[in-house]
Amino acid sequence: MTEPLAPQYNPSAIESALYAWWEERGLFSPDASAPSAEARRPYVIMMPPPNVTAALHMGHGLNNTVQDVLIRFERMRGRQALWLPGTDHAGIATQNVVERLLATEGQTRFDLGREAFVARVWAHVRETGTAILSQLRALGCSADWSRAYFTLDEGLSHAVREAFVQLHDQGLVYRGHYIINWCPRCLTALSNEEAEKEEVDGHLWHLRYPLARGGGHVVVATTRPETMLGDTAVAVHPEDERYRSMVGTELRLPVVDRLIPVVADDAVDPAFGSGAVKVTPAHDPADFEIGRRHNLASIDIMTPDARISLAAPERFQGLDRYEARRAVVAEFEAAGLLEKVEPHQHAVGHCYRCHTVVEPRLSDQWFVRMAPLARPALDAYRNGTLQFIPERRGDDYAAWLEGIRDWCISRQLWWGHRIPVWYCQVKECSLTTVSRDDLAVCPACGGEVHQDEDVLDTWFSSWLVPFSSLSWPDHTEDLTRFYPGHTIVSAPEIIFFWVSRMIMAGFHFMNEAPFTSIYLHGTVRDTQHRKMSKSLGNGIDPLEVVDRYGADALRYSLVAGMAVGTDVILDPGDLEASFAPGRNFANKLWNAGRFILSNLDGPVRPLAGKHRNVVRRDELSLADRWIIARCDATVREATEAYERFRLNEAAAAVYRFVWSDLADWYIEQIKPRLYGDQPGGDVARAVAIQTFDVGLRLLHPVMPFVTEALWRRVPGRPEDASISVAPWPTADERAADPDALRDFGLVQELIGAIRGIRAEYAIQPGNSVRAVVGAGANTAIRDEQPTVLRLAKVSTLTFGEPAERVGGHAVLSDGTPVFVPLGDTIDLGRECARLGAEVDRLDRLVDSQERKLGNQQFVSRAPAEVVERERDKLMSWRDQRGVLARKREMLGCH
RNA sequence: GGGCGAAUAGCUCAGCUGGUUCAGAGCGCCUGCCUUACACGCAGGAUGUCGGGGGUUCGAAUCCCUCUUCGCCCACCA
Repeated sequence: MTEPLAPQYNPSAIESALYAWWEERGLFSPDASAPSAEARRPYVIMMPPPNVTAALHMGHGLNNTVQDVLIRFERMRGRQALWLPGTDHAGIATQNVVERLLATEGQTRFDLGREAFVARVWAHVRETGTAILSQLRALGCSADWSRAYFTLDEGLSHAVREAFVQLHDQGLVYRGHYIINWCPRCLTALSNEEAEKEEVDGHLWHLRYPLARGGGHVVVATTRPETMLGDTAVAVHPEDERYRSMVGTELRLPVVDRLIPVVADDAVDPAFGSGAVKVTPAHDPADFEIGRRHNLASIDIMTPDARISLAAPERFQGLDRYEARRAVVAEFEAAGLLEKVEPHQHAVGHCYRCHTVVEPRLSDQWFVRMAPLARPALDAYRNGTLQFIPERRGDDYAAWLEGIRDWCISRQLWWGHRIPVWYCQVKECSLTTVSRDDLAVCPACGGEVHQDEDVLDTWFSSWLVPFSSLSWPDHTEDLTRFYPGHTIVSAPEIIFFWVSRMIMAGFHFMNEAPFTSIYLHGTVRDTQHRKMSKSLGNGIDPLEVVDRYGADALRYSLVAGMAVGTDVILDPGDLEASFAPGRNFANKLWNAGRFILSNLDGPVRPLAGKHRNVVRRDELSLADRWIIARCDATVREATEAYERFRLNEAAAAVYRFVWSDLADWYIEQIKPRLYGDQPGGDVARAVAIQTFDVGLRLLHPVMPFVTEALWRRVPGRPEDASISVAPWPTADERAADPDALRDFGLVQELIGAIRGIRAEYAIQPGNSVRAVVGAGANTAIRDEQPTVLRLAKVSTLTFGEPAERVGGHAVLSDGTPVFVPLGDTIDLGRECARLGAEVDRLDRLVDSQERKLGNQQFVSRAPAEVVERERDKLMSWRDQRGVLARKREMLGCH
């Protein structure tokens, strides 16, 4: 730790070593049995488990950065902090990945058979399974890898079975014959949430169905003409006069030549189309209900891969659904039964994994009855137990719960948790057994049993994670200590898949919500506001960014570019533009630290506490007091911002403090003291290192690596101390120092005024000027002369009336005149114009201010405090204007 | 069809409870500087009808209405 620090911060040289050191020390693995002194419960975040085949993308980067900032913040605040990571077996997604791999070998999963295929998937995920967790380490994520789980682990499988059996015993899991969303490519059922509705431009075909007794027809409209092959009725509204006489009669279904009844049903909207609806119970959920009410037959005209089945006329059999659509329409047209075709926009479900258009399909599936589970989850929201950030997301949550439908949990896949249900193969017995343990024989008759072929929806294991990852149903110390957690960090599109369901499972199985704060961040998009995605090729690889700019730069850029609930826009074509600010800031910290550390000599005097060598208040210069006050204000601002999940504001507050205040002003101003030109070097060192230390700690949640690297080098630190468990800075009433803020502000103004004049008249940087300020100048300016001399490149600063008149003039906000003599070199016209513009600006301010204060309404209605402030402003502007106007007269400007 | 959000500098965005950051930050741009922490830097500078229109108010980027344009979520009118 004593090697000299390079002038340029090189993240890749230190990040991985620091991370390894953190992990070795177990800093992120809280001990469930350790006595916890603090009254508050531990702070727990469940990491959204990435898919086992996933590679880190920017969405993970954002999601996990937010979580890491929060967990590091709370850890430093002294709470036991557990961030529990895991990976998800991701049923469909993973099965698809491996199927694609097989396809490159010219094979399908059916060639391998179930057992060999599952073995193949296991082999694959054993390779890819923890890759993403290592990638998260590169981001600096302080998760507890020792507790990492996989949703197909033995423990979690145990929990899944327990949950299934309990729900079944409570009558909340049932098997039923219903219309579900079916993906004809993945060959499985999907839940409603997994069928993504998308607006598509389609058509509305108006078809004529002739009356069976002859003499006319009924027109029905459909967006899927091919389904007419399975029609078993036409429905009309019972009150619809147009069709009243027809109800109970029969129509001759064209193409298939079948007689179907006209039925009356309330579900029909008489105002839409012709007011008559074709009814296909096997292929439409609404039609299915109508069919049930009227005892209609269901004719399944499609195979699992969405081809026309044997139930349809032979000439259609085997046709793809879209080919069949064309063929059906063609026959209607040929028969003169196609009334018209209209363009029609409607929402069509797409498989969320392969984007194939889903087909409503009638089949036997397992469902969870959701209404009873939703009730406590909804109550918790209404009574304020759950806090959504941003708040409006709570409305989405509540609306979804209010309209909740039963959850189809069976999937016709091979990769996942097999449904724990066994069917007795003995005809006379045929017992169905739901069991926690594998069944060898029928418990009733001892006959052969066969396990349900299907697996469970991936999300059925995910929704248990807040307690299954802590060994539930076993009552371990982990479960007792770390359930419930506090915050979940997710993307809005995951609310229904995961967040709401975890809350429901939490209430149902644990009697308590698994977390109370729900932080929903935005989406990472490119500059055209398109979601970053592999298919669009507009993604940014977070690891490449880490490689080039460091994890801290990546994290800072993500955090700084994101207000609560807004998207993060990054430019894939210009990484520099997106990540340079973070890189630059890391480098700034590095160099500020380098400077401060290299100037320390000997022990640092403490700023507070009962020490013999404590820095006394009367030893502090104005600048010392000022930076201490700014530091204190920053502690308040940043802490509050973190608490309110306003991470961008926390980052901005520390950025301002470190860069603008500490580096640009304080460090520059104490240089003479450090170099021995001025007394008080020991105080300056003490103030610099201790305020810098506070800055490092405030920033550590966002930029863990560079802050750790610097913090560890502060002399007197124990070898094994880590900033990640250093105490969070506390604000101190006594440090708030409004006088220092005001007075040093004037010094800054003075320096700015002189610099402005120097720049205006192109004074060579090497040349010093003289400066004269009004005799009545704030005493702070006298006291801080060395600062002014140095930072404004002034050789002498005098007080009183200047002997000369020609030069640059300015005025401070308290009315103090400033004069920089520039001799004959100055262009008088230029100075007159410069001052004139300034006087004009003040004129306008004074004018509007006078109008405001002349307004009786304002004076009487606005709070006295506000009026007082406005009066002060007016006086100050008048003073400034007066001073400058006199200068103009003196110079003979017109 | 219902609900929600956004529009502020060339770009990406802050601006919370109307008046103490009130018109801001970073990037980019212009000028001058390799000043012994940092050129990934320092100093100075330019750039805005706060999307349009109405309203409430003593006072509006901020609250209300409306229009326009984008975006998101939900939805069994076939």
